[in-house]
Amino acid sequence: MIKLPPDPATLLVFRKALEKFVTFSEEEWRLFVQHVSTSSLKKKEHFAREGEIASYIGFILTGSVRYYHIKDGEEITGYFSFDGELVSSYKSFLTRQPGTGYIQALEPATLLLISYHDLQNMLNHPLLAYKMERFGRLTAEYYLCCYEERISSFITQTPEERYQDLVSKEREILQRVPQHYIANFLGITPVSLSRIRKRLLFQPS
Amino acid sequence: MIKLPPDPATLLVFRKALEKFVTFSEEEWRLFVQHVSTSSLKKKEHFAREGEIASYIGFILTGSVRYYHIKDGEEITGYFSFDGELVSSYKSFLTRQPGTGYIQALEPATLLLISYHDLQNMLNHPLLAYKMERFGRLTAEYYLCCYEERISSFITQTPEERYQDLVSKEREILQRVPQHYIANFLGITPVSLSRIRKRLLFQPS
DNA sequence: AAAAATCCTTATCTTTTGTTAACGTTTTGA
DNA sequence: TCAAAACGTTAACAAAAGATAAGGATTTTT
Repeated sequence: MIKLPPDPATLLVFRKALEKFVTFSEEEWRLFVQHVSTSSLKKKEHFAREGEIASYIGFILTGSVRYYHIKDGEEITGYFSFDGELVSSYKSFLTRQPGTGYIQALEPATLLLISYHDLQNMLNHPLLAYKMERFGRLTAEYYLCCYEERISSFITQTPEERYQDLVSKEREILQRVPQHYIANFLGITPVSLSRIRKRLLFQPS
Repeated sequence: MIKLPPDPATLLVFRKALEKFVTFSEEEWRLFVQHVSTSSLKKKEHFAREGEIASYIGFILTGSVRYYHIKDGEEITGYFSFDGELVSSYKSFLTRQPGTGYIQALEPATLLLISYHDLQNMLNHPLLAYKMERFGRLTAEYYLCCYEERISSFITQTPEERYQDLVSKEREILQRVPQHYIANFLGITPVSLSRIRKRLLFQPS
């Protein structure tokens, strides 16, 4: 993982994306970008590993990553993130405890990074503190809502229904992610997903 | 649901509990408590209903609540919260969209409430804004970590393993919550949970 | 370009879970 | 206090998912 200062074009993309949460003034943005660096990941390169404390939160400019755990020697994929989204071993990053899972590039990826210490510095900087707290709040609330939906789906839906939702609402995941990872993501085995797909071919709801 | 101004003793409990997230100065607390009211729920009384926009976030002083959805006419329990925890249809509260589930008192409950509009007022109040943004950020981050663990458990563990975790780590839930709700919470049917319990009786790991 | 690894499907068999229903027990509410 | 409702267990059967292995297609690596 290489770290470089970002160029103006990529920073503009980042600024646009963050407007989903907060809008920075020119002055604030000038201070903010001093803490941003770029990085890239080759396919299968790791962004986070079990046992490590996450030092960075990333913004995916291009490419994608997958989150996975290892259980009984087997990789189990829990999630994916694509360009335009944030990536981090959040719990580890936030609590400063060793992470319990891995994050790996699914496709070659370019990232913008902010380190934990830089983020703390911004949260303590008189001219940035308020806006950064707000940014942090809205970001966490946004992902909280996503997680809430995800948990609901595990409790109220069958694996087959979860797959159908994926087909109708998140086709991009299906197109960019190998099927055995999607199976884990749905909470089932690849073999079981293959059977569900076959069933749906002959009774497409 | 009745709303009353809170008495000093309960406010002190609240203040202690919130110190997990932020510490208010005397001045800040004085302003803060002006926006807090009390309420109580009889057993089975609803705090939130499907289709309603959540107007309040609550802090549970005593008692407990359960979160549930209705699917095909059946109640499916997704979560519980106990005294000392926050309660809200978060997504609805945060996004101002109709909620998709119900929240009901599992035991008779007393709550402290903050309305959405009062919270917005505090977020806009010059002397409170910063502290409230911080409070919101840390709260959301805290629950984000909880949700992350919960999702992991659905992907990496069998229902039986999830039940064993509950036995070893969250015995309080087992003691205060009827078993058929716990079954839903684990993502299985009550019959299946009964079978798992029987299995574990004869092979207690 | 050849060899190796990965991926998806399919088949078989086992295990688990879901479904429905019945039964006593406990709790609730009139 | 008494009837009704709710609760946990168990049984029997059906449906679904897990485990394992094999085969062919695709991709990756060397």
